[in-house]
Amino acid sequence: MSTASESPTSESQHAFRYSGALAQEIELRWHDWWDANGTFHTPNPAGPLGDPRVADQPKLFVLDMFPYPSGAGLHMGHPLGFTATDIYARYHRMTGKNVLYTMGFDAFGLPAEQYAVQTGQHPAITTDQNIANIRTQLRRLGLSHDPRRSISTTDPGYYRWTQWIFTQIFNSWYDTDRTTARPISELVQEFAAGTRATPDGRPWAELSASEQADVLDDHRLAYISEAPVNWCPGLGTVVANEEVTADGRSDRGNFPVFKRNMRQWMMRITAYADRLVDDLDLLDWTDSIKAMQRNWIGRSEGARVDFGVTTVGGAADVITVFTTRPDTLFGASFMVLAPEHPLVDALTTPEQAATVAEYRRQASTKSDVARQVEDKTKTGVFTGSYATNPINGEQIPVWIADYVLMGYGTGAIMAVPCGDERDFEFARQFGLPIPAIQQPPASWFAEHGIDPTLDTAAWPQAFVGDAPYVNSSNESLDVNGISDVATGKRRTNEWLEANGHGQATINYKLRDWLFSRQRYWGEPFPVVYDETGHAHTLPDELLPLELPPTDSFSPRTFDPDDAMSNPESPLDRLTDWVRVELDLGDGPKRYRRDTNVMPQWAGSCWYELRYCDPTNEDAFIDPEVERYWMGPQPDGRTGGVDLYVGGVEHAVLHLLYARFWHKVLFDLGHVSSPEPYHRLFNQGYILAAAFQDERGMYVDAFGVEERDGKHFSGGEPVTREYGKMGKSLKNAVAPDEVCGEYGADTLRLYLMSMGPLDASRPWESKDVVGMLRFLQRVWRNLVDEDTGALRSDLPALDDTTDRILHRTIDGVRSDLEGLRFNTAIAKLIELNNALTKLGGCPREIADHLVLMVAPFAPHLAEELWRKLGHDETVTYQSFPVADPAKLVQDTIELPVQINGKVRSRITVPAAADAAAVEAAALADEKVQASLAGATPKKVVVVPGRTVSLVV
RNA sequence: GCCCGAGUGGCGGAAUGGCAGACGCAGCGGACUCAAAAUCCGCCGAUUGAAAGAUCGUGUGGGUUCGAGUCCCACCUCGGGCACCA
Repeated sequence: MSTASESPTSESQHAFRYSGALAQEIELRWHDWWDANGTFHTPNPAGPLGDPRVADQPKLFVLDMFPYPSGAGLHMGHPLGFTATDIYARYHRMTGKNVLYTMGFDAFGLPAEQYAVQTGQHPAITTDQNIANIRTQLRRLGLSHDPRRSISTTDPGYYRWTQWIFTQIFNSWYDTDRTTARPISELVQEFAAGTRATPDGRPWAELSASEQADVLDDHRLAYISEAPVNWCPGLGTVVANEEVTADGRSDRGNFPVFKRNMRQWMMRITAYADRLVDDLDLLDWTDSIKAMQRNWIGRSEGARVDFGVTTVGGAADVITVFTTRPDTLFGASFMVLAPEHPLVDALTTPEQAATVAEYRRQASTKSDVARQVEDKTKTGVFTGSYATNPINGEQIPVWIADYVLMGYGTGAIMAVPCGDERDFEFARQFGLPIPAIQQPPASWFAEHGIDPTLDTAAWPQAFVGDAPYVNSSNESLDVNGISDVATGKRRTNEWLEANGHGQATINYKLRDWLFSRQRYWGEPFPVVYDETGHAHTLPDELLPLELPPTDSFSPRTFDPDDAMSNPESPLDRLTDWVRVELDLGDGPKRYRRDTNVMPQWAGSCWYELRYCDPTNEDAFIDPEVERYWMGPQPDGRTGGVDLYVGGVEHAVLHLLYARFWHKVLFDLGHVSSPEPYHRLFNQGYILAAAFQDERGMYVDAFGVEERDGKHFSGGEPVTREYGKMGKSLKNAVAPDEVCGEYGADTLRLYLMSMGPLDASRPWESKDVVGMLRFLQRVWRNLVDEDTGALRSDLPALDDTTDRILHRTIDGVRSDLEGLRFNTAIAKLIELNNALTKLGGCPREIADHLVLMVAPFAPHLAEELWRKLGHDETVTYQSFPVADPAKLVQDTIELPVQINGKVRSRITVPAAADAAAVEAAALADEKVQASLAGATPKKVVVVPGRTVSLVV
């Protein structure tokens, strides 16, 4: 009779071999135990989850980016980040930290609503189902979340506070003098007291109630504006700048987006532009993420300059431009306005009217993107009018061209063709003058193969950089000869301000945040409008304003290309809900509700705060709890989450919005740290091989065969590429499948061992078994595979093994501190391989081994911990500490280099001084042979490292 | 075009300026077995050599250094972000 063959994953002849099946059995058992014992409940310093014992315990807040509960469940990218944070959290529990670690769901948003529209099932139902499903999957991974702190943004108990924060933002204004947000009531006081002038100078009391409301609305951090917004007919809603891709489409759904003037809610994030840039310096984030945020905010320092013009009607007016190069004002030889600039009509002469009208018509039919992408050949037309260059009085022509964008700066530029490549091209295209105002260095001319000249007709392109100014003086300003741009700018700015022609200023690419969506599945705005159309926020006692139930939750969507369609929010249809009678302090009156909902980003702007105090019904967070988990730290860190792990795709969306909200809450005194996320770590993507057939269609990656390095699917040749694992590339491996075959502990180990956390890495199913084998060996080194009991034949501890143990403890600790999980695992494997060679794990160090494995493979560790005779969970055991005495070696082997090549190795006492090491090296046989009698000219001894001889 | 980041065996990857390739996968050899699987032991960059060894080797070309995968300069390739931003 033949015996069944055995693979590492399958059941074996050994009843207690650590197979996938046994792992599974162990893991499910421990999930129940952890739940039943509340193992991961984390106490607060106060409140319902409070426990006075935590007061003197150091805290650690570990956070994963808020997952969206997709109907497809978890993909492999989730366990990658989640395992990393779980290991970190578990490790730090073992170092005595009080660790806050949980997970909730960012459950509002378009996908749930789109799914609901397809199926006709209310999004609340599908959302709840999806969350339940994902909770099951998370549990399967053995993540040590405090389940009491899990929240969903769609829970009225949560969005009650999202709405409350909105009212805080609405009822605030930004004081640019104090650079802080303040309650709007203080602005009213300043206006009323006359310490702050009203916009038109009239005393505050003389303004009508409606005029007062208008003034306040102009200051609020959340405000309604009629402005160009991104209208996406295919989604039936407007979207934020950050949600529009580089090719002008919605990042959700990939529909065309059009610029339209619409009345929408905005958040005055631009007020915080400076602080959002400057405070990046406080954060432990990667340079690349910081660079992306700086780039998006796009701070540029320059000046506003006024150019006088006379309109066709004869009136005097000014064109204000923004420039980063005020120093080049002497070289401004024409001006260019955006086609939409409000002064274009007034400046267009009758002769040019038809040309200008035609150009503007063409420009208006092109989207922003088409204007930028189509081709870079400059187009434009002359208005017929001239402006006066304030610095030299010259009359310069005013053109319009679509390379000038209305959305940036003032929508008008001064063109300095000799110093700006775009202006240079435009001038060449239309034969406009290019006066030289800098003397480029000889090297610049040499580079372009021409002789030095100030005749720009010979120049192939504009010169940008530091070089002495020429032709740059008037009666009261002379920058000629100055050769650095910084000084030139400073001098010119001083002149502009002294003569009233402009002033130094800072401009940003960042726009205010478009905050309303014409959808159903989001937080309703806690806002009503009175009969004059002014907005009022609902008082606290009327929160939450719950999303009204309806079967008609689908927004009206349009032909994706129908730019002129208009949004219709689903809430508009609920007239009984929209019309409401309320007493807001001045007697019952009729009001109209706001029918927009907030964007999905709202709920994720503050969720980490709610994790701290999830059950608080009196406040969004208790101040004492907030200070404990989020406050500034004794070591000087400014506070916030201690470790935040997630994908890089949120670099300018969530991370910018959340920082903004947090700063408003900070300014208003609701939180104690200026930043929400102190240390940010961006995980890489899980990639996987994907295969395309000859038509370019993706084929199921799991049906592909490899023969002689070529790949075939159903006999047909296919081409291989690597891409982000997912449904669209037909190459997704579900975490559940891997747990089922190998167990969660093996999956966790594999994900962590693939490489550094921040690198993207290709998934290789065949490699997973390596980590099962490792765990299997750990098990076998302690457990009798036939009885399941602790082995009775464990070897005695020897000195060598003891030293390896302590070296491993030391290395694993420092690797975990640095999030180097891959090398930590390698060190554990080395230790375990040494134990295997020894014939098992000596009982004296078994506890150490199990405790070190615990953060990585917690289920296996719990099981072994029991077998070692302990009753408690491993969770709060102390992580082993290396004995420094066992880290030092008695003797060490050093390489000896001769002229940079390793020629020999010598063994010397670890404590040997340089002279002794040198003597030992020179005495070495091979060294002597290599030297062949020569005397080294130089000897470099690096203690503990190397000996280097130079002959 | 501009700004980040990365290029190391067949593959994933490791290496405070100091012995390149830890650890895992794959492969090769051996032990055990009637046999296979599993397990355990060993080998595993290239060229050369019977072997000891020698020479070369971290995208390319220069440089700094006693010594460079690591630092500097230039370039090439790939990935990410921004892109007529005045």
